[in-house]
Amino acid sequence: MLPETRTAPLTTIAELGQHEGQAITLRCWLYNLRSSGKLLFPTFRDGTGTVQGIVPKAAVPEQVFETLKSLTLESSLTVTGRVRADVRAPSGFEIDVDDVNVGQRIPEETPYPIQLKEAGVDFLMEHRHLWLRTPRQSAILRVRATIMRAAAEYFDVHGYFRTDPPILTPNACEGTSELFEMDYFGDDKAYLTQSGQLYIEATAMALGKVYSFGPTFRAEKSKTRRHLTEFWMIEPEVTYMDLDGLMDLAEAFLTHIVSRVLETHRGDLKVIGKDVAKLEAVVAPSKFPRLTYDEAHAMLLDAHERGLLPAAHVYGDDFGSPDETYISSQFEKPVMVHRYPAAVKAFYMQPDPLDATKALCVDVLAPEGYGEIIGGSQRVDDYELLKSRIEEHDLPMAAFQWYLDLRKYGSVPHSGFGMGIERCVAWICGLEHVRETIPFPRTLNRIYP
RNA sequence: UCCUGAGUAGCUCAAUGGCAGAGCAUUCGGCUGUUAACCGAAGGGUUGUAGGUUCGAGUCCUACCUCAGGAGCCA
Repeated sequence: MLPETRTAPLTTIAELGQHEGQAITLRCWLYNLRSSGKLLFPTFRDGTGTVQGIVPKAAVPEQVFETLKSLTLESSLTVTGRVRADVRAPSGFEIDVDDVNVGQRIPEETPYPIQLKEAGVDFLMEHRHLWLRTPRQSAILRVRATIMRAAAEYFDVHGYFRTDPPILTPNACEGTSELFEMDYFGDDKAYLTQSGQLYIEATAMALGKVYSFGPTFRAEKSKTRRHLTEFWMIEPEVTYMDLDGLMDLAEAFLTHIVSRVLETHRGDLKVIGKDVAKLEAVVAPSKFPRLTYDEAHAMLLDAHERGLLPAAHVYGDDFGSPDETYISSQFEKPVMVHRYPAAVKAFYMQPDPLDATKALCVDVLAPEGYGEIIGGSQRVDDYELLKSRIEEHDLPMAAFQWYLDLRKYGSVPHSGFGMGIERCVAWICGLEHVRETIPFPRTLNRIYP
């Protein structure tokens, strides 16, 4: 079945350091090929990294040299050779190639479309299925995988039960966002979920501490570097937790994720071009800054007076993107802004007992202008208040009967938040655009490939 | 939905209203330490689409299409 006849132990490029001086086998692709007369410098990639091989014409059989010399980029092959440390190599190691076995050779007539040189966004997105193979994109996906694992891991080890809400829903969860609508057996409409929050409030009442982790859909025609129409969200929901407890949770949660990334992805972060010091500052032993909405508002007014913001923030309004960018740029750590005016927030948020015009909510703004990565709140737990909120927001009461039931039968204070995975990945990796944070991004103008 | 910008070779981009060009990629040749290698040569075009102005349009005008950046909204 497999084409090669192995003569040396199989390993990966990431683990070459454990095989210095030894003969090894790599299953890989030809990433690049340079030559200097009777010397070939093929670069191999295998999904864990890249490494350069050296092939002197005099050191290998004629057939091996000629095969590699005329091999096309991204052709698949198996390489046997010896690992040698070399200061000239970016990764510290090179392969003295002994033999190669080509799996599939790409014909010259249909060369691999993605070049090592620069390419435009449209072209790369059109070839996303191949773009993923480049070192930078591969590194991002590896970091994403760790972020997702660390996020779930945090809740798993702290006694949370994963309870996944439905993806097909009968109505808008929050009554605000544009939803993707679909026919549901003729008589009914179904909508793709924009949040599992309302459902996990129910599972929290059953299990205490729960979380959900899955895809989320927004049909808003947002066209910015921060938006996808399909993205992944992880949402904890906890009974008997107030807003302060929720902020503590968000802080511990984010610190865990960043710590895990720093543990195992320093090489990837270097490939991506992220300044690791900025992540180390996040996990340094001090608290995340916490600002009330009023304090953040004052900060924005001051910035406007000093000419740092073009528009003066209007008290009572939500913060715009430039506002969030400014606030977050003032801190090295994620900043938590809490107690927004209730009027600009969702109907289910508990009013602040000290000021009923404010909601017990928190937005966590990532550093470096990445904007809101977490939004959460303490939920309304009083039946009558929630009912009147639903009426005030012109939401269909019938659709929310089950949600009201949660306040009818043994209601307790509870809180939760949602974190968008892609914005978190964009922040941790230092990316310009969330479209690079997910294997196949869905955006306003793109659903291919 | 609104504002702004861009569509020219497979890719990245040039081209006063006057012969359609370069680099990379591909092919051929050269080079024993290259790092997006380099040097020489060849092939490669319905200039997004449809109209219009002009002796002449890649270039000017109109409409449309596609994409990008931003706003609003959001994670």
